[in-house]
Amino acid sequence: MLQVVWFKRDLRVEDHAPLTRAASCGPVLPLYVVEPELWRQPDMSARHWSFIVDCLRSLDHALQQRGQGLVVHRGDIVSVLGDLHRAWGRFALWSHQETGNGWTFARDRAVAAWCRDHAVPWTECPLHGVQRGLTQRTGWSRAWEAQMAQTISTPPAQLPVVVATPAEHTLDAACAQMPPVAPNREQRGGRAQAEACLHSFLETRGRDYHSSMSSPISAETSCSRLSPHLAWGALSMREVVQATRAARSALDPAQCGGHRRALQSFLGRLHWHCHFIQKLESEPRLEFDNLHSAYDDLRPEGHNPALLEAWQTGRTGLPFVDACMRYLHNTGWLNFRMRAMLVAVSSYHLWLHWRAPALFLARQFTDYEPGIHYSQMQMQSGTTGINTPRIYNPVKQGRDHDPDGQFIRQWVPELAGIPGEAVHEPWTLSAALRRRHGAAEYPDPVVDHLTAARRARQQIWQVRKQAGYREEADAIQERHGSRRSGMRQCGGPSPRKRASEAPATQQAFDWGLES
DNA sequence: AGTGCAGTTGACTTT
DNA sequence: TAAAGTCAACTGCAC
Repeated sequence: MLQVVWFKRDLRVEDHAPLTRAASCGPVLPLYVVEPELWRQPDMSARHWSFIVDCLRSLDHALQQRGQGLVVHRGDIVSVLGDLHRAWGRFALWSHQETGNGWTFARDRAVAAWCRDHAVPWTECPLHGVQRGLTQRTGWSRAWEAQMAQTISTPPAQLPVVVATPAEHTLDAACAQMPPVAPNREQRGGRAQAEACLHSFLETRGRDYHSSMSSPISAETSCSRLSPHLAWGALSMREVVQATRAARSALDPAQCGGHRRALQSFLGRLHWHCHFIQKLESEPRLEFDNLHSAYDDLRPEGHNPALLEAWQTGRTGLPFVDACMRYLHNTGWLNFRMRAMLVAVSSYHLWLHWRAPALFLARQFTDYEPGIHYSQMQMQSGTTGINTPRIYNPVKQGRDHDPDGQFIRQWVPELAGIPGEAVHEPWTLSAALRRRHGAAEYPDPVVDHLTAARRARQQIWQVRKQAGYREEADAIQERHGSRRSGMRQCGGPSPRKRASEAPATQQAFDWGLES
């Protein structure tokens, strides 16, 4: 029987359990489907497609080398499956489980229904360390560990030729029908790029990971930059975890202690990556609804389009915020801390509901991963009920992470002529002085950030005092909180810790963040 | 040399 | 990987 392997966000042949298992059952038809309806969703953009095309070319090449190239269809997946069924008769379907947006969730249920109706067995293999059908969080880390420790599955060396790909089902044909992609400074996709990225990070770039990840200047090279490769599956999480552990243990603790700690800290983040995707897997509504209902009437959706526009276009008048936003426009990437700051500004200072900013950022991030994205949007907006609201001061962040203002001057050219400290707060200069420095075109701040932060803080803490708030928050903690932090909350006030007893690693710190 | 004091630092609390 | 506020200990300096 024909084995159809449906590639989605797992665009590789290495450590691809569905491909390996399917190949052991019969002749394989590797399938990718360009779904026009998916590309009409408000969280998808040409930036993603551009990266996916790189991945698909690389995947097609790897498959062709094995004998059977990728077959690309365009259309609704259920119709495509129907066409295949008519052409080939009954087949088996293989894929990875997908923790995607609401649209892909509904589409996968339609696929499951079609498979039932046509007696087509559909095997979905777990992706990353995410667990489907999870009923409780206890033991999650142990299960994640077991997933990561599994042997990496070897791709089949040969795939028997099933079909000479007809011209209308080649990758080039699919590309011709999708919008052209403007070249920019984005990362490129594909297996070779992914592997090079992984090795350069483990060997050299990640040496100062811990100290360099916070500033957008150093983060560009010191962060792993693996996120888009993981998001679209050019690398598996297991491959990255195992390679990192191997690289770490190859380092001499006496000579390379700092480097070892950096890689340990990175491993913590890989664990954390899956932890967040798990939240969306377990509770898909968090793409749309506040996790804690007490925040439902706080920030009406759709109000204040002018502020949304200023934030999206990098014209808030807050220099460091605008620099980060424009950098993101250009590169499709931003380090974690600056993403958090952008969201904090939209949610607290501009008091915008997180939905519209979430869709905008999803389109901007090459590495858009729905589970991480929506969990983070809610966390940084203070709507989860289980995280202390973190209201970033955009000027303080600029001073801390761009002390000389070089990042601001590079990405906000209107401010390039402003000397010294004033670049962080150009509104403190007179209009005449700003004009003399060539900054006449740069907008005044859309809000007074200190006043806005104070107001937001009051409103958020007001909500937290409401009757019944704590009960709902506890229930959310039970469903989604990491057990490590949950234990601490349940155990009553923790004994005061001295600095020397504080968590020694970034990993421990990260987990604390999720409490 | 000890005292007073303004300013700084750091740990901790509150929002 | 929040920020602001509080408080106590500390520091440097003038007298």
